[in-house]
Amino acid sequence: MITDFNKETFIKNFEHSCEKVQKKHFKKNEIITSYIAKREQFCILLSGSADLVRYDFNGNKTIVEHFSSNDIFGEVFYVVSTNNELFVEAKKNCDVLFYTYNDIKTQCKSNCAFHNILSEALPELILSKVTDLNMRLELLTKRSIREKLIGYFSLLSARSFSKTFTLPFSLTDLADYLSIDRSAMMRELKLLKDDRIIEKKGNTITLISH
Amino acid sequence: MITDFNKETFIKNFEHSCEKVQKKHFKKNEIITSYIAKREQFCILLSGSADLVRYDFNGNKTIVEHFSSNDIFGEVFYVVSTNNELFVEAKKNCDVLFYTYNDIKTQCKSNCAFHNILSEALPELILSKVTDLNMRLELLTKRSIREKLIGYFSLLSARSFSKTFTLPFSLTDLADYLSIDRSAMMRELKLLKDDRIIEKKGNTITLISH
DNA sequence: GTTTTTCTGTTGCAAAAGCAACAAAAACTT
DNA sequence: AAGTTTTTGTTGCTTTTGCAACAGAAAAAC
Repeated sequence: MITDFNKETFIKNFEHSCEKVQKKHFKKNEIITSYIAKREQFCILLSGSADLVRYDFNGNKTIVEHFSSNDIFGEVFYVVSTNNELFVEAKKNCDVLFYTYNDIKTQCKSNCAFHNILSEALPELILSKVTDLNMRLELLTKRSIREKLIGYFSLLSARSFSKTFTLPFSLTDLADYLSIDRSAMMRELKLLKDDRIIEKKGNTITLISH
Repeated sequence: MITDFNKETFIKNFEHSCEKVQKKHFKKNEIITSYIAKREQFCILLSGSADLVRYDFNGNKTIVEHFSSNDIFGEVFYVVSTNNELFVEAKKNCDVLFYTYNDIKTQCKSNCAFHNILSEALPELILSKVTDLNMRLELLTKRSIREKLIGYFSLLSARSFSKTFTLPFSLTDLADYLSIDRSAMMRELKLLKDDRIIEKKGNTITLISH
């Protein structure tokens, strides 16, 4: 990656350095924000976890993105062409920082450190979002449930530097994330176990190498 | 969109204003570049059309992105986590400008107009890429071939401000773009015609409103 | 202008995935 | 600690999708 910018350090140090920033708390299942073009909202999740979700007219839910601590989100990153509204739902209790995109571009009057650094880091932040999107895209272009599962598990395995890892959400949500039917996914998980490609204890998966 | 930056005008005016920029010509079916992390390549397609493609180990081809005049691409926008290499293939004869990402960030010595404007416009350029990716994601999360087709056709219809439009590539390529089997797609296209949801003459489609 | 290649259109059959429904387990509530 | 809700696991059946194969049309190459 091109970035030498450290999100965690930055957020901790500068979180309170600008008066334009708003910090809000959300309880589980509350809606943090919805994506509407022109709101130009830019958010950082300080703690908790949240999902960006969309419901189509058939009632199918899609988890577009899953956020955990220090992830950034906002409609700035998702200029919408769609009819279906997008929501960010708190999965656990969350603390969230809110800005608007214009604040970032035009700096604030006080010319604070927060805005200076953030505006400089913005291209990298957005690029890291592009990377995530591309990984997601790669999963979704896979042709079978089996390939999607293995692809996603490989990703989690690589990220955690371990053959064993825990899913960041429930199996029900995993199906919505991979855009597949839950029961069909459960069936495939069983086949993957039978074929000794994975081991599974609850939401903890181990990829078996051959 | 946030951008008041006009790609076309910019490219035409400043294309020759920096000596670091390289312009190359490619014939149909030639490989323009491959995506390898750390190359930090940044390209602008001046003329022609090209596809970003990936082949998985089963031989399935995926058209990850389709580029036409003035589109930008490069591995900067696709930081790879994958085993499968990605190629940009010329579909027609192409003219392409090449830079590296660092050149853009750090400016060139001569401090030319090209680099000044490009580095300033970079966040917008990247954001427009994010928008494209999100639209693609929305198509791929659709659960059936029919929904994918209708979704894609609606998009093309909106873009061309018309119920009638021509596909930017062949039906064979469309299947690879939507990650579906070609013959199954052809069958569904026929059903869409039978149900009077679309009309189709070759690669020209009309969405019928009800 | 003829040959070669690619693309379109179609079909029967096989495999995969979705749907619906339910019971058991686990996780939250109060 | 009991009751409620959510999640997991499973299955029979139906629908959708993929695969393979081929013929005709169109486009590209020579």
